[in-house]
Amino acid sequence: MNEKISQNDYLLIGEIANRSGVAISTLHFYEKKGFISSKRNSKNQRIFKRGILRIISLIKFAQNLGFSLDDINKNLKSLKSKETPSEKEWKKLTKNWQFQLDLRIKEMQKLRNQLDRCIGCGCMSLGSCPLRNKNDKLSQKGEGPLLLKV
Amino acid sequence: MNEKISQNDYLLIGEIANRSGVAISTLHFYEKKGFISSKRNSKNQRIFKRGILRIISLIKFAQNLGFSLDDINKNLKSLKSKETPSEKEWKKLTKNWQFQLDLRIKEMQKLRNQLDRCIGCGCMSLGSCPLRNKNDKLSQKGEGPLLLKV
DNA sequence: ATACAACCTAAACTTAAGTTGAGGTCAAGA
DNA sequence: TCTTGACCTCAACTTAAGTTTAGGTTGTAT
Repeated sequence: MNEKISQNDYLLIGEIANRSGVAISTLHFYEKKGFISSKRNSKNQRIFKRGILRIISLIKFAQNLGFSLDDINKNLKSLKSKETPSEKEWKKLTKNWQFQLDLRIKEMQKLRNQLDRCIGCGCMSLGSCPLRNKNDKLSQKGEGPLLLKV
Repeated sequence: MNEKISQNDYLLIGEIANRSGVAISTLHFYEKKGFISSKRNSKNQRIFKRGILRIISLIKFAQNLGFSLDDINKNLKSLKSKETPSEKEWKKLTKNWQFQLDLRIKEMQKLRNQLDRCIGCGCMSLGSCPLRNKNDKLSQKGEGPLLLKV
């Protein structure tokens, strides 16, 4: 129905939603927050460049890694300035993600090991049990809470 | 000041807060939610059994592992029935935590590996990039969102 | 002519895990 | 006596990441 516009490098929001699997209301929300942007056609409908699909993919992937939208947006800004991320910037981004993931995996393994040492001890008494040791708290990493899908 | 009561196996909320590092308002909140319980003294002040400190430790530790309070509460119910968790129950709990942690670590490593394979490819095109593959999404694990401190 | 689909807006609602604020009691100390 | 500290209650507020609702437009199909 709106094939002409769609073929013409621009996509309506319904198509973006279908192709990306992200709800229209979410796209509205992302736009309001400045994570994505659009122009309007003569009917005041949002029209998106095809490249927006890659941006949405990036957002969803980084969310799966546990990054907050605000974190993601900071990373995204450098990418969005160019139409297509340069290989250099893409590498920077993925390297950063890897680093964050590695950190998180290490923290998890640390907890895992503590749990191992503590099994059966039934301790958890304040101050003495390593599980309660402040230095072992993930919260000490100072990066604020992240929403992780598990 | 309230030393007599405190020495007497019961602690006032301020002491619990100090010893556990958990804010009084949070303890109120936990009580309202049924995660912990208390009696009252003649001044209508909450008095907590000393063992509550272990419960709070458990809650905070499990939160660090990424469990939601509701999840934790389910696990806690079996422990709270007894005054002191039996070794058997404690083992069950820690084994469960280990299992969950192992799962999460595996998922993270999977993402990490995907990132490795994708570095420099600049793909992320829908359908083709493994990062976008539905089967690889953590969200497919169907355990709902968890709040992780990182 | 009228229904229907696809879009639009603005505002309110949702959940989790608390925090903040306003107002009140009680006992001890200066 | 008056203040101060430690406690109490209840309600409203906070943040993140959306979702839901209610009402409005436009274009096509029957």
